[in-house]
Amino acid sequence: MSTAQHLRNVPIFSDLKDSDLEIIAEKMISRTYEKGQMILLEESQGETFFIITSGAVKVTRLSDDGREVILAILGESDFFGEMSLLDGEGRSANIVANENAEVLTLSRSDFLNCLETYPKIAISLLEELAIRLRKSDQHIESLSLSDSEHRIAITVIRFAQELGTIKNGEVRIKNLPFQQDIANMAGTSRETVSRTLKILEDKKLLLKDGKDLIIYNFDEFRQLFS
Amino acid sequence: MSTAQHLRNVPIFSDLKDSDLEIIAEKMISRTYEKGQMILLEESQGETFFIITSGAVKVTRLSDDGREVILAILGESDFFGEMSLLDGEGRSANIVANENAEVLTLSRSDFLNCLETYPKIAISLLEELAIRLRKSDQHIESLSLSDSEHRIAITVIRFAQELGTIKNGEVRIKNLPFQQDIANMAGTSRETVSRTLKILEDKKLLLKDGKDLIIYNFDEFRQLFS
DNA sequence: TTATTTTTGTGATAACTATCACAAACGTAA
DNA sequence: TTACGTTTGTGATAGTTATCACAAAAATAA
Repeated sequence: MSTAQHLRNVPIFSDLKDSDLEIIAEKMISRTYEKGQMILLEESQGETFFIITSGAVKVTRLSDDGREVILAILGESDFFGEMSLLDGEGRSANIVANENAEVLTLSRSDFLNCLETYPKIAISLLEELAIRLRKSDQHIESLSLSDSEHRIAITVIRFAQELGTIKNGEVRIKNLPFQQDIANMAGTSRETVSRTLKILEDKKLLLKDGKDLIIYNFDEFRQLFS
Repeated sequence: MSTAQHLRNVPIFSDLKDSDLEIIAEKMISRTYEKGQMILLEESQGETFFIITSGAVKVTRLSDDGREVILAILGESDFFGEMSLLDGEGRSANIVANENAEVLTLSRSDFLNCLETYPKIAISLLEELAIRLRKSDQHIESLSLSDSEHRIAITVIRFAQELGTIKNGEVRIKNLPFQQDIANMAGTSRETVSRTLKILEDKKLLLKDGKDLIIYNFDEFRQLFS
């Protein structure tokens, strides 16, 4: 796929004309990262905007004692790096390639120019940030008042929405992340994730199939936990 | 103070010329709410943008069984209501007047017009949303990996930053919110807040002075807990 | 294949904190 | 002032979940 074609799939660019997409595409540089490789470090200055064209990355924060909190897992045609470009603060999170990943990058000045030149991008970006803020709020709510079973179930729902494929009411999450990653998103321990997934399986709400996870009735499941 | 003068204090409008401010000001309607009054309900459609000119409001989510999670407490010249205007989803949170409050409102169409007419507003708004997202991320981190003492301390730091006044290194939070509200932000119980504040007082880190709370050495305090 | 590393499953235990219950302190209105 | 409602302080208890410690299973490398 050409760079411009990749851009067409990214929500914030989807309103643009082909000719404009190509102008932007020319300014972008493609990079690849191997699984586990650090893409961005928390302390560094934010000078680049990234769009994922393949693979997946995780957005994390690290505590002093090395524990990791996963804020999100992003996949194809998601983007990141815009926050520190916008508010001028340093990075607020680390980005690590969760699988081999390919990204397109745009420099700070080109990104800001885009916003000025195409107000539609700014408005689309506002929409996207509003959606992310909404998700954050839900995440905060879930961490604040749910027990670990609910938090884990809600994390599974997030994965289903981002990585899952639906087939008549049944969602399959291909390549479910490791229990440790689920724990770091749900704010619980790896062992509790293991135990809880088994409980949910016993309750016939889901099924582990190798590296995949199947939710029999997604609507019911969602209603049960959110 | 005139409506336009209020707007000048709001970050997202501060770049505009006086003449533009007045055009916007004319479209705004002033409203007042009494302490405890509900300003916005979670289920309702979002059709209005609000700016606080005096008083304070709390942004909350309610669980089925009635427990409240406080996402933020907003004060003078903060704004809210933009999220559902932007992404078209329904309200994601309730807004309740935490003290008697006075607000300016702008209708959905006037707000969106503003964004189109003054791209600078859109960019300022992007900055503001980026800042909020950053705070949410910190909130999530704190809920995920801190014990209740840390979560409560971090909540106190948030209040200090939003409501506090500094005098040579010492921060005074006038009118500290109720323990129940602190608990609902920190994701813990009211009793634990009571006990923990006493522990922090015993450690000579802070002092309760009537309805105020004083942090002796804010830098040290912050370093200790974040 | 076998060996090695990574990931998962599961019991036992300890630590933390929510909850309940009630008294004390405080604020406010009559 | 008194009286009443609200907010705070504090003990006792129970429930949840983190942590530790391994074993089993799975994935990956040699």
